[in-house]
Amino acid sequence: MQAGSGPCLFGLRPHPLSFLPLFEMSTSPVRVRFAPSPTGYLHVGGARTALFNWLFARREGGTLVLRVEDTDAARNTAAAQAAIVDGLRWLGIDWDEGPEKGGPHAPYHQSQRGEIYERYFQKLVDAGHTYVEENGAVRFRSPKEIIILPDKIGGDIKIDRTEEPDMTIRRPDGSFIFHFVNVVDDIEMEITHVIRGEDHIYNTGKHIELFRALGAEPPVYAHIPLILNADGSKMSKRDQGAAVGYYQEEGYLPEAVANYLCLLGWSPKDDREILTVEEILPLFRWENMGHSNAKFDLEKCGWMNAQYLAKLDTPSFDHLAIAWLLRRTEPLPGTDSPELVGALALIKPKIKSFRELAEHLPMLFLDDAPVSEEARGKLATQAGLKDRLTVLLRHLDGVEGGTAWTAAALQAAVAAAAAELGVKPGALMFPLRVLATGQAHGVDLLPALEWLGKTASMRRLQARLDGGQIAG
RNA sequence: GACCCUUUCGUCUAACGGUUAGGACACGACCCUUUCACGGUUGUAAUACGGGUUCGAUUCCCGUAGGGGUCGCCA
Repeated sequence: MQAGSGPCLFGLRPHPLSFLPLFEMSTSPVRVRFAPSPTGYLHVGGARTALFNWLFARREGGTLVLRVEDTDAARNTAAAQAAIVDGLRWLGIDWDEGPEKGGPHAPYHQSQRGEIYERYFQKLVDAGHTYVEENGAVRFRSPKEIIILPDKIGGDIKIDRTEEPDMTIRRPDGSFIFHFVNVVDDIEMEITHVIRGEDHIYNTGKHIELFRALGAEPPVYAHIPLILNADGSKMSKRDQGAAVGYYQEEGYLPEAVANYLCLLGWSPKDDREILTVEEILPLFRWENMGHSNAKFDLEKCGWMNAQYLAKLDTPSFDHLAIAWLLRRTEPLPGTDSPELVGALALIKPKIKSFRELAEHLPMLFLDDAPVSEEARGKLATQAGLKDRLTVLLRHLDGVEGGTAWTAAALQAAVAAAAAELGVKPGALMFPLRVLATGQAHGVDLLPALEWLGKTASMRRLQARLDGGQIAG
């Protein structure tokens, strides 16, 4: 292809899409893998690693393998594996070979690949690369060399193995160690590129020794910088947002989370931030990868989600919102109301994630939701408020019910009340909001009252006014 | 501690060796608005420090400091 430099001579230019490897979708030599160990939840760092592998595989028309590294029988759980698979799927990551999918290199659980490891282990033993400890553990005799790792992201990285002790590759109980099985599987599964976290750089020295001892060419490596907590420490399960499950539960859109994750350690090199995977794909190149760790900013991730939510069309939003509501073990008010869709239309432009439905629905559907501290506090200083609100309610009550009860009519009533009281209409709106919802923040107020209808609105407004919950 | 990687606004990041160092989140102000928001405009805010190389350094080199990673019979 033209490598995108310089203007093209139109007559000589190939078709704009001619560089796409359409016909070699399945014959691309590129094979990458994501290899989680099912000992816990799917970490955002792991999710990003998976995403980058996926992006690279798709961009190259290659193959993504999902391999479950479950050699530590004591720590593996089925629940963890389910959570990881579920999280990947949720993010839109699909694999070509692996669990639930099969493939030419099955099985894809290391716990089921014992025979293969045994075979490779024997090769190592026969070639004299190993020795046995007194307790039965087997170690690999390191050549003790300085290894230069040609990393796609970090450049040439020096790894001094001359002083390192020999690594154990097999425990006394016969089970194999991570380094060994990882390398054997990468050989067996014909992995061409290893894209993983920077925390593996030193392991790579060990791995390269193993590849060489087994007579195999090491893959191309790309070590990506890590994702850190807001305070600069390693993200742990205690940190909010560290697990992909958090975003599923909070009602984030996977596209938004994936987009945000891509921006940690990768950049389109221009000012764009909201990018679909289709837009990211052609720009996913090593030159566009960052070299330093990134701190995770949940606030910005939330902002991005709000952007995606806002772009959703109404049917999609309703569908997803309702799905989220139905997943809850504790139903929210209005969940099975026929008025729900109307409420969702009011709420849609206001929320960052579906989780916030839990704040909006009660104030829309409950007549007696308690008045919040904040709302009460903001009204406390307003003398004579109750009298003014009485006047306001009188005007509102003057509006016809039924189809005449519209936001526009209500606005006129508020204006009339304001005129009578000699105040600006705006001055009445906040107290009215508190009367209607008990909250200081929320959806567009007058449309909300229209949605509620006259009977319910007046009942609620009058009750809160009489209840004396606001402005004593 | 040793070794490796890394360092641009608080955070994520952009800038063929020549820019008033740009964008986004967050924060402040103003505008819009009947309220809460959205949005628009705008403001505060960065090249870690010290040496080189160069006419010229955020950019290349060295050192120092900070940060992160690794140093398992975990993965």
